[in-house]
Amino acid sequence: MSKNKAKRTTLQDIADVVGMTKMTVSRYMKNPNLVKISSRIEIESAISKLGYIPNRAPNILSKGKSHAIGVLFPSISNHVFDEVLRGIESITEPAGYQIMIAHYSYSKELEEKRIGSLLGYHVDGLILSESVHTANTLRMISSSGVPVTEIMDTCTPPIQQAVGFNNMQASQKMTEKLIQKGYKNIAYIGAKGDVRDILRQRGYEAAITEHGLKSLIFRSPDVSSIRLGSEILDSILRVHPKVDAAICTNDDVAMGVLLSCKKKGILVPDELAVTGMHGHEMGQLYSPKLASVITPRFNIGKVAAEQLLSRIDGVQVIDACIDLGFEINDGESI
Amino acid sequence: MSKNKAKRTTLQDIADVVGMTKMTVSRYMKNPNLVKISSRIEIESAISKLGYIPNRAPNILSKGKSHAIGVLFPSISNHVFDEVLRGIESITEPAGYQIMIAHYSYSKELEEKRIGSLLGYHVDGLILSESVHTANTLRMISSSGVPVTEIMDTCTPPIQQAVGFNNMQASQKMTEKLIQKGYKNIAYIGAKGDVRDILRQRGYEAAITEHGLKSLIFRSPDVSSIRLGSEILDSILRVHPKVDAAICTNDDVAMGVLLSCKKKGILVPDELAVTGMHGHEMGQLYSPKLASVITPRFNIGKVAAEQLLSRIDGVQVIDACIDLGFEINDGESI
DNA sequence: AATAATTATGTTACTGGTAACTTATTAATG
DNA sequence: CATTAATAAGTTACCAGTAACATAATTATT
Repeated sequence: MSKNKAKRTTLQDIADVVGMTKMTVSRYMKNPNLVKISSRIEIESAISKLGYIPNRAPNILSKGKSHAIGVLFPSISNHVFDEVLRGIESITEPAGYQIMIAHYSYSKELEEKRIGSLLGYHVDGLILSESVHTANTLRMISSSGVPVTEIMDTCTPPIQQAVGFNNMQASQKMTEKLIQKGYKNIAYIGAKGDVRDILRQRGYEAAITEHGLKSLIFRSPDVSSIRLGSEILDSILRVHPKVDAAICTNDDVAMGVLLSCKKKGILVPDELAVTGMHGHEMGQLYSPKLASVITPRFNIGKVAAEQLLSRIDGVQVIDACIDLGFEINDGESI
Repeated sequence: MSKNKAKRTTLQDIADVVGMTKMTVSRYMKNPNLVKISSRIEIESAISKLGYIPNRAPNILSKGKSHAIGVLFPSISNHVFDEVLRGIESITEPAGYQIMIAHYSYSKELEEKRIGSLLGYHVDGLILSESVHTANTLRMISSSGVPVTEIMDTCTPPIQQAVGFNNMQASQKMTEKLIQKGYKNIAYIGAKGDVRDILRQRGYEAAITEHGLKSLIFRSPDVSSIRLGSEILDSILRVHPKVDAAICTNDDVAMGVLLSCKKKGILVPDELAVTGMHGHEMGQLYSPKLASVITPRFNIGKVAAEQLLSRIDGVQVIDACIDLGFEINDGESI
């Protein structure tokens, strides 16, 4: 009953058992065809007896390559990123890359910390969900020489490359749609979050200003959630009882507003129009179906990963900014 | 304009600049007080000039410790795990441990692959969300000697330690509550997923059998989602038009059922009672408020991480099974 | 059978941080 | 001032793979 101080099986341990050098065993691991069939069988059985787990550390140390990609999300509770991750993995999985997910609660400082940590593990590339970073983050990225792809937005000039859609334009189009439909007192509801929220607000403002309307902006210091949306409606109606439409920064907030409307007996869209962003399942199945900007989330992840992997392989950046577009779904809430 | 072939700054590079050995620089990194003040200043300025990123690989190689914890979730789109992750991080973050999240789409084989990969990076501990694993997974865990904590359920004997609640009991209690309220044709709705779903079904069956009722079980081969819940209700009503209550494996499915009821004009709970599991925001804000089992998700993550870290530090397992309980919230849907 | 070609295996060196030890320098004490 | 104590910095070795090269064993070819 020895303490489990027994260190992990190494190639040398296997080599000792079969009376070869670890180099032969190493070859067997990479490509069994490089080893004589009789040796192959011996090595095989030794491995299954000792239970070898490949150790990536030596290679990371000597080659500086980990075959891992760092993926940073602001929050894993934001449903937007499920699909993005699936898109990323549709590429990295068959390519044999391991994904390291980290999240930073919408804090640039935490993002910096996470990136530092991931670089310490020698990730071969980074996918970031943000387009604004600390000076130190930029320095680390540049000095590490690691390829970086920023996802979600295409408005800000990227560090190296960005894949996403135009958040400002999406919001502007949605606002214009409401204006065309005759809404006059359109509010924008933002939350604590990322630059994208601010960009969406700008799009809203651009449309509002262009049509000579008055902008009504409500921003919460809290992270977006259904609860936030349901709670903020009260204060909006208190300040501006005449509001007839609410453009929400995302579907969570919009759903909160919808639920709150139902409780208060406010008719949607007759008394209040509501719009969201991203086209999540919940809003699409709710009645009235939530008007939302349908975004190419899976594709954003897929294209970002494709680009990143090809750059890891040394291909130069061709399109610094890849815009995958968006689509507006009217639903029944406007 | 040299190619970015320039390899990363090492402690030796810094040492060369300031004319010391890398050992002194290493000491400075760990504890600047071990270095003379004048040297400290030189090193500091050299670092800020060269931009050093600590490299974890040498330590992982020589000490076999990475200061990283592997966390496996079946799916990152399952909202249950947001809170669990927050709980985990509330402990690992201040302790200076990096989290590596991986997910396996409810596949035991993918779980095995992910665990192998994480062990290749020498994670110091693992948090698993499942209680059934492949034989190879168990072998890898045992031969790696890494501490493992399984979370969410306490019904199955753990590999080493489990932290969670009793899924079977939770579902049984909920079913009994419905029986007490007079429901007679209670259906169970399951989805593709984990053992926990099966355990919940067993709890349901236990209660149903005990009270001499007939069990009506509907299982989908698809992963649980709001859409699944909204689609499955049709087929249930077709087969069993007299169903008066639906116990759903989780809140997503339950929400789908609720939305579908609304569209069909089925009154909840008068014509159909609906229950979920976990007490998510959405169901709690919906009207009628969804009856659900409120589970200690944050605490599960917190306690699991506490236990794991103390075991990494060599403390022996005291409670192999830590049951954190649950609470039933009646809501307005039963 | 002798030589060339192929296949199989061994040797050496390297990666970068740090524990453990030794040596050098400075400060403290009788 | 000499000796001891404390502080600062240097030396060496190690971790586990594998690239690059060297050597040995086997097979093919003339």
